[in-house]
Amino acid sequence: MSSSSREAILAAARRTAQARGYNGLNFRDLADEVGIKAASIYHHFPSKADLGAAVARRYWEDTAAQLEAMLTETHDPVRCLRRYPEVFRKALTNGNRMCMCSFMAAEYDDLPDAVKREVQTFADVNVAWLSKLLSAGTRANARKTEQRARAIFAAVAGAQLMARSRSDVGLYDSLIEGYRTAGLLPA
Amino acid sequence: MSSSSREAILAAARRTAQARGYNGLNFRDLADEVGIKAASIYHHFPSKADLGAAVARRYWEDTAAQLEAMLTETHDPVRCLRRYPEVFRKALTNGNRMCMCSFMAAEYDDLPDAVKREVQTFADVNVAWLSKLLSAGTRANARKTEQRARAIFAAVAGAQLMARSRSDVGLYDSLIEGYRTAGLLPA
DNA sequence: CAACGCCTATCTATCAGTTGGTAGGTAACG
DNA sequence: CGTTACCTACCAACTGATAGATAGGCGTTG
Repeated sequence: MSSSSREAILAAARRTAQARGYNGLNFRDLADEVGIKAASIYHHFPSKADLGAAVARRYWEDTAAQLEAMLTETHDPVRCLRRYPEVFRKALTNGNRMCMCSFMAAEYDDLPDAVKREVQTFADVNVAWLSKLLSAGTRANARKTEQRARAIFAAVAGAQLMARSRSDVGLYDSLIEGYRTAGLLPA
Repeated sequence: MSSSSREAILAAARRTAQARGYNGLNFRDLADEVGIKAASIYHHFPSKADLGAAVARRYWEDTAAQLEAMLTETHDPVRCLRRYPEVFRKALTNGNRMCMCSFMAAEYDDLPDAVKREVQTFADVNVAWLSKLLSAGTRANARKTEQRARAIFAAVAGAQLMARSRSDVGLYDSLIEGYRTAGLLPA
């Protein structure tokens, strides 16, 4: 089939990148997982940088869709905001993985420019969604709202990172609860 | 001199690990930076895993000393707590680097066990210090105090990670300000 | 004192494994 | 015939690691 291999490569690369980052991606293991030969990947992606950028782009597109779905499903902005940490929780319960773009933020120095751009877009997407929710109903200072949105995004990413280093989803839940108690997230 | 090479290796490895992680460490570049040959590193460290563990251990030891120094310098617990983000800020102003143990938390799956242990100890050291400050004066629930300490640590690490991905210390400052506004950190 | 053995610190040379990437061929399909 | 999708075979660069040599310093012993 025309694009099933391409999609399979993207899916496998995503899984790997969420566990071992951009540097952890390699063509041989990727090809094995998909069931083709390493050289065949070049038929779908001209270079590792292009593959990385495509994977990161698809990642934020999927996340954006997921967030929008959550919004249509849970109309109340506050309830929706409360559910936000669920998105990052999933990666942990899926083999102690983490947000691909958090990993790549760490790998920043080694990232091709095209990948860097997608990683930043992931953050933008999250912050924009959070800002929308935070400003819903109240007409608060736009700058302050975005600051809050960014703080929530960064804090949740940090919680995921710490929980991963202990392979402990319970720690993640406790950290999120701590954010609620402190007032960063709605209780 | 007996240990000057060993110390130079540790220092260079630390700088690299804060920018490119454990996987970003390699014996040739490290040796070049120190001014010796790659094979000579094996005289001081039996393997890369041992080197990594030694670097991470030294890292949390230094951080612990730095935090203790801050405590004797700034007696007031609240003022001291307010200054905590300075520690993570330094890495960003030092060539857009980041906390070595945050990077290694991302690399968790690829880390030798000995390195994993040191990474976790780094978090323990930070949380213990924060807990001490948070409980000073008030006799609050110990569990709640530690939960708050962990939340602060994770949030600050997340802020550093996000700021790094934009090479923007100003963003870090803004995120910390956001944490203060939200009530996670003392204003 | 001098010869000797030994330790420390470093070197050269090399290895096997892995990496991203390339050249060029093959087979199916419309 | 041309396009798509894949293959085999290969390469240069880089990786952690090892073997074995060298040179200087230090203490012991004849």
